[in-house]
Amino acid sequence: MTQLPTKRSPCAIAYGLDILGDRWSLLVIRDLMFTDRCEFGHLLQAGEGIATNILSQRLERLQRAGVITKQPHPNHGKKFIYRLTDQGLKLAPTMLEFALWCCDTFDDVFMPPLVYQLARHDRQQLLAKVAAREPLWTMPTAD
Amino acid sequence: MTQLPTKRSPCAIAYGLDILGDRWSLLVIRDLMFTDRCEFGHLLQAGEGIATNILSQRLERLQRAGVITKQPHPNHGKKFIYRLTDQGLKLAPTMLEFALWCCDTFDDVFMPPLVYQLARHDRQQLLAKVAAREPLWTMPTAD
DNA sequence: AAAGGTTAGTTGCAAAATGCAAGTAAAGAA
DNA sequence: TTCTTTACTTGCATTTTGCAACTAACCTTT
Repeated sequence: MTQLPTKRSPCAIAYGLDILGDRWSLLVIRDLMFTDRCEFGHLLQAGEGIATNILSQRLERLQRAGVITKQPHPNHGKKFIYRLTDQGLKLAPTMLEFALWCCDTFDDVFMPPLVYQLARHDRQQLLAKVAAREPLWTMPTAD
Repeated sequence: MTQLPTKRSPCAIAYGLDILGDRWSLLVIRDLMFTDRCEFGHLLQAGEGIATNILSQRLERLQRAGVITKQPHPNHGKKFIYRLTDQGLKLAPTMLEFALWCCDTFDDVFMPPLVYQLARHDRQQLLAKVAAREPLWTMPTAD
């Protein structure tokens, strides 16, 4: 269905943007990386209001790019579990730097204080937690 | 004209993506950050084929977001010079991490070897060069 | 000073991506 | 067996993008 894009230039960043350069993909990765959200429905309700067809498409593309995997839920036949691959986990430094930059740059934006503190003062520990797939915060649910 | 987006959520990353989350913005920032390209025409010919209207729009949005500035060219009445602001320069760690990740993740993508080596082995020096606005590579021109 | 080329855009329109709401098929629960 | 949940897909309106042509101001050349 969804194809990986063909390269518009040899530039690494340009190709990365063809995979991740949109308003939603990094939010999906944020959830998979820092929270315990890992099912379709959880990702849907992460608070920003992504549409089901877009989420579906993004998950597919990230999968094809080798950033996430999709596995059947162990005890629920219709559900799937989405997880970052090892490559996907390696996006942690990028995500961290970007989140910090956004926090420092824009007014009235939020980042969980614990994550902010760790990112600023003990980055190694934060990266270790991500690598260990330890959720660092729970997103507010849109009940 | 172009407005900054209203927040879809309090999340710092989500808001950052509303500014930078597309296929072109980070390429403009790449050029301003790592090369000596700083005029409209230079950015146009950076190799990926951005359209003039899109470039125009992106420059406008980045400006409004405080990431870049637009100044009249000192000795050429029609030209302008685009530069990263201090906030814009602070995107360097994010750009670096992202570029490295792309290089390590995708096949057949390119990053200037000098930049790759520095990024891997002497990040401080690389960041210092960026902060000093020292161009690190010249993009191939589409003659 | 006139003519022609550069430069940095804008405009109009077609194509693609996105957003929204409704529909669906399979599984699980009652 | 019926109802609910879950993970989508589909259809359609809206928005964004991409392409090509156009323009206005400045610069260069003669």
